[in-house]
Amino acid sequence: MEIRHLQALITVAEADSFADAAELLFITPAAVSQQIRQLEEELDLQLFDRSLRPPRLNTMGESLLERARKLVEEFDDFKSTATESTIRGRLSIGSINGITPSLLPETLRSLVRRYPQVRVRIEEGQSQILMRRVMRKELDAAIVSDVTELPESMERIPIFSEPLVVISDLTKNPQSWREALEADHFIRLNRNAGLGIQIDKALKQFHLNVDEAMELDSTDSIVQMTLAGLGSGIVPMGRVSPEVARNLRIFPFGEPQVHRHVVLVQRKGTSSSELSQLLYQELQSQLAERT
Amino acid sequence: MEIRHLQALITVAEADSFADAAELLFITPAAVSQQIRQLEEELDLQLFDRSLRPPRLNTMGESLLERARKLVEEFDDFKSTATESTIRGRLSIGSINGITPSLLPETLRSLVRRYPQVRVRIEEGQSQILMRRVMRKELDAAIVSDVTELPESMERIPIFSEPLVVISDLTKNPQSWREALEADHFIRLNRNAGLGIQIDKALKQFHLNVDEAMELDSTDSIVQMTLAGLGSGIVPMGRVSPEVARNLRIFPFGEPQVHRHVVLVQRKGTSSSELSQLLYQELQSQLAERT
DNA sequence: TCCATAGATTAAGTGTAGCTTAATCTATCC
DNA sequence: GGATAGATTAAGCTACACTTAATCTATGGA
Repeated sequence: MEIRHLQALITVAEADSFADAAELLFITPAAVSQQIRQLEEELDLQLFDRSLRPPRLNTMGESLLERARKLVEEFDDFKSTATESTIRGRLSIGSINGITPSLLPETLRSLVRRYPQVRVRIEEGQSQILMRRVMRKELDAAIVSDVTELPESMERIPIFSEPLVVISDLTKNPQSWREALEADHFIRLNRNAGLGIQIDKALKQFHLNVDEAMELDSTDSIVQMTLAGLGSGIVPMGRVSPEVARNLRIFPFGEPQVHRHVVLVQRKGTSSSELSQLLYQELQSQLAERT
Repeated sequence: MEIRHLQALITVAEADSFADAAELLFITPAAVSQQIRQLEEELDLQLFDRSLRPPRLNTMGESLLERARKLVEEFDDFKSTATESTIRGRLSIGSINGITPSLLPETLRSLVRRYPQVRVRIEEGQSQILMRRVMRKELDAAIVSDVTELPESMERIPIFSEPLVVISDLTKNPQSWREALEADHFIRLNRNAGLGIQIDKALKQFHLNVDEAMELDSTDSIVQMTLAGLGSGIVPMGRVSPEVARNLRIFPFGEPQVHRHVVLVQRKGTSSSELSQLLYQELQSQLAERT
């Protein structure tokens, strides 16, 4: 049994359902169910009345809930105060693979130059996992792609949006984005990357029949594969440099064109929210410079 | 970061060294080092003065230690009181694979018959892992094989000992246990099972040169393999039934003969120690009946 | 009363975290 | 100035947390 189990209990209690709690925690309902079961097994007592369909906390559960809340709160306190007592201003941020090298280095450099007492740690990963870590207070904020629905307790600040494009190599000669996608093999982005999910949805929405030939982890590799003539793909416009663009056929993806939205996500009322505010400003001025 | 990390911190502080803490926690020094490093990384502060050889807690570490202690204590409280508030008398015990089916069913049956309010949960596994779980208060006690050195905070109660024997099949005709082992392939027990380690040590001590042909997880499978003529092995006497014994050559292992000791292990001053006391008594009377 | 649906559970599969092993490094002690 | 004990690091492996997919079970509507 670990803190995570108590957090699950608390979240389920607040969400009034396993499914909703799962969404809040950025895991699947099955995972929540398992965590609660483990908790019940280790304590050897029923916490929920399973005869009701969204299982409801029973008396035992209610009474434990209070104590669990207190414990988790103290635990969180421990983490935050331990950190803040030393270095004033410390920021752990997550960032999805791909945009880190293009966006963050300059931003952080100027942030640190302007506020030398601020220390930053970056962690890369996939949107969903980063979100989970923000929720668990393991990160202060995360730069993620296109979170469809955000729990009440979190907020999102848009950073930038870029259009998605269909790319295919010069040997083919499609007349439209549809044809480019349907007439060739399709090179798709990993289906558990945020952007990969978004593209999936869009494809369904447009009723496209694609022949999935490959599944890759990064947009850059998709560009490379397309260049090599192995199929067509969908990537954010920004990922295609001008030189590369000359060797590809490029169509806007979707009608109207689909965009990926890169946002900064954080918990509401984070104690370090002033800091992520600074980060956000820095990001903005950084982006302004580029255009 | 989870409770486990704070437990590591506390243990290191108490043991005054990573290595000793590792022993107390039943994990390797490397694992302790990693846990502490993770803690330091997540909090982003140094907790130890690494310029000293057994690294010593620095001021920061000292001050956190207090809070960590409090937190872990409350966490443990949560577990134990949550449990005890409902069913008076609950016992979670671990038991090494192999002896569970032979020893526990009868014992627990009569224990429960005598004290119907007592509830028992059994968990199987390897000695080392069970020990770890006892240490982490995830189990009240464990029936394990031959723990060489036990930390100060735990105690051991012998249950029974049985001699180890060398077995080989009837087609061979060795004149001694040495010959039985050295002239044939050797079928060894998994090297991370408690008994496997003990046998290893004994082999070294006797300067035996064996030709390890197989590594198996259970003593029963070793007996089966030997019957099939695939090599010789070392098993506890009790694992060889009379019928099977007729089809094997059996020698006492070692001079003097090596014994495996099965013991009940628990933390000192466990609140449920009265319960494991009951269990122990039951085990004893059970064993008495058998002889 | 029965079916349809939403939501929880379970079993099986997968990936990653956490541990181990082995090699390397570094204080302390003789 | 080695030699040793103990910590760290890297690589490998195992166990576990989470996912996926299938199943089960309350509730709400016809």
